[in-house]
Amino acid sequence: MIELADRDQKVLEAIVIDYIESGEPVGSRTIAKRYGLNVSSATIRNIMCDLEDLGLLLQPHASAGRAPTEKGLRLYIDYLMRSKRLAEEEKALILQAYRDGKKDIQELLRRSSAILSRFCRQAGVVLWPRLRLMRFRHIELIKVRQGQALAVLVSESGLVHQMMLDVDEDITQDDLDKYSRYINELLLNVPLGEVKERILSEMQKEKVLFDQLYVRALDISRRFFQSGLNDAEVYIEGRTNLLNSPEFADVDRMRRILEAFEDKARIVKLLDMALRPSESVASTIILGPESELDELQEISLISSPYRHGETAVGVLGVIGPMRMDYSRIIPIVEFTADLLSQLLDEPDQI
Amino acid sequence: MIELADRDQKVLEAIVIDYIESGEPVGSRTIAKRYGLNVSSATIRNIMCDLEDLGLLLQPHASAGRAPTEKGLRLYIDYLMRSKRLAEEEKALILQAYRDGKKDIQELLRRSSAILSRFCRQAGVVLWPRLRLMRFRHIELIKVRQGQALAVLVSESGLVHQMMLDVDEDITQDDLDKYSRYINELLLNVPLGEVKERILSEMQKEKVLFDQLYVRALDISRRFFQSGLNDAEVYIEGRTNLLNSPEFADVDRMRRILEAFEDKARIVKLLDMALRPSESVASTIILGPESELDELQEISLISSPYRHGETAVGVLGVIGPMRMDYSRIIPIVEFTADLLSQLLDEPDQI
DNA sequence: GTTAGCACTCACCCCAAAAGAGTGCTAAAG
DNA sequence: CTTTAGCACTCTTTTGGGGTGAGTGCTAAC
Repeated sequence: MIELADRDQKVLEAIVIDYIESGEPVGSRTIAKRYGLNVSSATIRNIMCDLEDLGLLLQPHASAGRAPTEKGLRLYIDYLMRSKRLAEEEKALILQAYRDGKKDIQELLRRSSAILSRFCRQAGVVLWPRLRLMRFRHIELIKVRQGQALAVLVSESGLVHQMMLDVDEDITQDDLDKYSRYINELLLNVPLGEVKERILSEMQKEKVLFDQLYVRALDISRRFFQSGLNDAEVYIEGRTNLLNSPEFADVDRMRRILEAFEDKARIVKLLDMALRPSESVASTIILGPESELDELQEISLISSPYRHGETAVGVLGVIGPMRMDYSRIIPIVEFTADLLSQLLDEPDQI
Repeated sequence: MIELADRDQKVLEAIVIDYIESGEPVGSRTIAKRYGLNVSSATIRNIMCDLEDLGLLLQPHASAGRAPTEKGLRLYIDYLMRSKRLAEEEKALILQAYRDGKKDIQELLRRSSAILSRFCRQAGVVLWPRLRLMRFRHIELIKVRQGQALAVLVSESGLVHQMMLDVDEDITQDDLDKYSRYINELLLNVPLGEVKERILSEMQKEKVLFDQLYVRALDISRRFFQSGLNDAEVYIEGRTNLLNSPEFADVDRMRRILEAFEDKARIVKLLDMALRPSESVASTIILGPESELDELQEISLISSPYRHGETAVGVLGVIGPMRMDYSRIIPIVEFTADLLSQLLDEPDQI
């Protein structure tokens, strides 16, 4: 990374802080006056010029102040920023928001997203737990009509997932009950990611090979687990908070952003990027251009993985303009991720 | 309703049609030239003046043309408009959109909403079927942890509904299995709206009164059905289509509208209004001010109930600006409602 | 009852001028 | 060699006025 003289760092920091607050390019006088550096504006100007040469600042036009570039923001976030401590009252408020209301997992996830959006005043996002990281708890096969059955899967943590399956015309509910009893026993507590192999290996066994019931049961569940575990759901609440940022006051830009949100697959992709490297890290920040998704150039994600047991199973966070109050939002996101993790494990402790 | 002379009707109709197309107040010359009424613009002006006195038209400012008021639109919709027939190719396209993809009900509902938004170029909305109008099919009780169980309800049509329940600490999964077996037998095919009474009457019975198992099972299910059936879910797709309407080009107005969408409860309320009178009617149109919801003043809903069996169980539609091409959208909404009804009953016919 | 004609009203566009913010450069001071 | 004051310059934003065009209301004639 770029090495900066102490004073240059201070200037960059001041510019970023001011820019985050005001949303407008910052002039040299402002910095000189307000950030106690004890140098004249002319000196600041010289430094600014250097920082611009390094690609950390940008001048929208010749007679404007400077705004940080993505690179400048990145440097600030990685090396200069000090996260604020989250106020105890704020913690209490968040806790309270979790306490009242229903407790099933889906609702918990949605509520997390609402909480994030409310406390950070941006859009809150929560990616469903990766099903493949959860453990099998129960499957129920219900005949809905001739040739079609509904499969309802419940994970050990209480997550419900459903899917319609084509089955043979002559299968009865009784058959399905037998199938599910067998499967439930076979797969209890198996991580859903390993279910497929378990089924395949079971299919090799003697006792199975010649028993219609086993064969059919395994076939159905194989089809279920083949296609059922892929779709990732994501909850997005508080999109309209984005409308409050002056940088999106322009209708056209606004539309582009909101359209990006309509297509959840894109947001999933973004959150996926955040989940991957995060096993060990408390939070990941992706600035627009880093995402390499054209439609998300102008926004940024602050995210944190949440765990079930020991493993990070999903990710939640906040989406907003690149200009966000990172030092305030990061602790909120991390705290929320921690809370959600606890709630998944032992909801009564909260 | 107001009685209008034949020619006056024609003028009103022309104004509405032109306004719907252009989005701008219409002048007298335009009407005289383009709509073959064979009178001069001065005559049109006189008529316009009369219509304005009746509260059917409105002049945004002294030197502008006239736009229809809500009252004018209403009159047009109720008495003057002739719905276009839906082109066969368009029908085929909609059908196709239903054909490919998954088939579970939730997905079907969401897809309906997406289809509506795509073909009408507005926001598509689908209200979940009223659970109380569906029939009981299956319930599964799954112990998730000490003192808490997940109840998963499946309706006869394959709709899945879940809820977390507090249960006694000492209850085992075995107990829960017994409970659900009993409940499943008791309630099979009972309309969910009548389940509560059924449970209460069952509780009176001799054989039940003195059997812990029955008592506990009924107690659990009573609690489930008490609070579980109320929440109405709604799918809204294609909100960003609203951004294309020039009437929402203003950022502030836009924000207000989108904020109204964030709070789903409000949309549910709106759709509920449309569901009530609709048993016999093919479609209901609610213009903004008629909704009496402050935040929805500027938008309007075109909706149609969908059925399961004989009863209207839910409602779907399109939300857009008051200025919509009603004659085109109404048939699309009705067609989609019909299709969804068929899909709920016998998906293979499609 | 209908129409032509005319004066009048606004909204909108365009342009020029003024104001303001902030820079880069230079020369002098430390 | 670094820092600073001073100044000319650049570019955006705001303001205001004149011109244009769409559309009306009213009146008088048909």
